[in-house]
Amino acid sequence: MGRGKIEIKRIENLSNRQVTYSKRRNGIMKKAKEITVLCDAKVSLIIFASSGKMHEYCSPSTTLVEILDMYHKHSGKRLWDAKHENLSNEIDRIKKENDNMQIELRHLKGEDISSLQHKELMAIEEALDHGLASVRHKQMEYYKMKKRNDKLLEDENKELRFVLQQHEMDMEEHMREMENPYHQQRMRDFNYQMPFAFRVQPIQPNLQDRI
Amino acid sequence: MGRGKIEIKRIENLSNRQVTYSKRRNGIMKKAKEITVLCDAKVSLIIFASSGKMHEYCSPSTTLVEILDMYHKHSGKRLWDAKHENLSNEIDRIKKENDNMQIELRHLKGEDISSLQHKELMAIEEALDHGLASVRHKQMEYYKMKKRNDKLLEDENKELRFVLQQHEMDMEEHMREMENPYHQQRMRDFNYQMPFAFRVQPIQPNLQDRI
DNA sequence: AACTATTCATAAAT
DNA sequence: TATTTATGAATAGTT
Repeated sequence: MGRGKIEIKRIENLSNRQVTYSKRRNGIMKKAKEITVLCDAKVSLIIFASSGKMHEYCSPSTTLVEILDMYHKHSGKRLWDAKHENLSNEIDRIKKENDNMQIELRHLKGEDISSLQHKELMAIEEALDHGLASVRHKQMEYYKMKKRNDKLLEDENKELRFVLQQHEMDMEEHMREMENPYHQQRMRDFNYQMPFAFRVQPIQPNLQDRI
Repeated sequence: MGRGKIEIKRIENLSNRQVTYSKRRNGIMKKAKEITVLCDAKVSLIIFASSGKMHEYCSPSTTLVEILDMYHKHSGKRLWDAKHENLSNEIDRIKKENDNMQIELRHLKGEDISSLQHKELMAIEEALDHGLASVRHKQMEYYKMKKRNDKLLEDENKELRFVLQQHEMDMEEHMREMENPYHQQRMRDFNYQMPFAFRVQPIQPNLQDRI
C-alpha cells in the first residue's frame, strides 16, 4: 500500500526508517483502538522504536496490570513471578523461624507444655534455671553497687556534716569579731566562696537511673 | 476498506464481531511483525477477545519481561512493583517481630542482660520463676503418675506371685492324683485355661514412652 | 508535513 | 468456517 510494494526487511536508511516507523506506529495504534471498540477486545500494545522511545496503547476498559494478570493466568508463564518467588521464599523461611521461636518462648514461659516429653521438660527446666541464675547474679551486682553507693553517700554525708559543723563554729567565731569592718568584708567573701569549696560530686552520676 | 465504510462502534452481531475480530487481529499481528522488521522496533502486543481468548505477539529480538522492564523504566509506572512492595513490607514486619522475639529469648536465657534496667530484670525474673514453677509442676505430675504406676505394677506383681504360688500348690496336689485318668485330663484343661484367667493388662499402656 | 499512487486490509457476499 | 471480491484504508515515495 503505497507507491510500490516494499520488501519486509529492515529499512537501512535511518530517515526513511524513522518516517515509516512513525506512520506504521500510528497505523497500529489506530487499529488497536478500532478492534477494541468494534470487537470489545482488550488490547495492550507497547512499542519501542530503535531509538529507545516508547509508545503504548491500552484499551480504556482495562489496565496494563490487569492485562498482565490475565496474561499470567492464560499463558502460565512466569513474568515477574521469578522476582516474587525469592521474596515469598524468604517470607516462608522467616515465618517458620518465627513460629519456632514463638514455641520456644511459650515453653520457657511454662505454656503449652502439656504435650512435652520428660526429656524436653528437663531441657527447659535447665534453661530456666540457668537464665534465672544469670538474672539473679546481675541483680546481685546491682544490689552490691547500690550498697557501695549508699556507703559512699553515707561517708560523704558524715564528712559534709563535719565540715558544716566546722563552718558553723567558724561563723560563730567570726560573728564575735563583726565589729571590725575588715572582718565584715572578709565575712562576705567567705559566704560566696565556701559553699563551692565543699560541694561534693556524686560518684556514680547516673546510677539512680538504672536502679 | 471493504464492501463499504463502517462506523467504528461495537459490532452488535456476535458472529460478525467474532469474524471481524479474527480478521483484524491477524491484521494487527501482521503489522506488528512488519514494524518490528522494517523499523527495528520492539513490540509487545497482547489481545484478549471478549470471549476471553488471548493472543500475543512479542518481537523475536526480545521478551515480554524485557519489554515490561523497559516500560517500567520509561513510564515510571509501578506495574508489579506494588505487589513487590507489599512483600518487602511484610518481610520487614516479620523480621522485626523476629528480632524482638530473639531478644526476649536471649533475655530469658540470661544473655545480653548487662544493659537492662532493674525493672526489666525483675520482669524477666518473674517470668522465669513462673515458667520454672509450671515446668516443675508438670514434672511433678509425671513423677506422681510414675509413682502410681509403680505402685500398681508392684501390686500386680504381688498378686501374680500369689496366684503363681497357688497354682504351684494346686499342681503339686494334682500331681499326687495323677494316677486317675480323669484327673490327667482335667490337668491339661487347667494348663490351657489358667494362664489367661490371671493375665493382667498394663494400666497406662504408653506411659513409659513419655517418661 | 502534505500529497497521491498504489498496495493492503477487510466488510460483505458466497 | 473459509474463500472471494469490491472497496475503503494505509502508506511508500514524492513534493
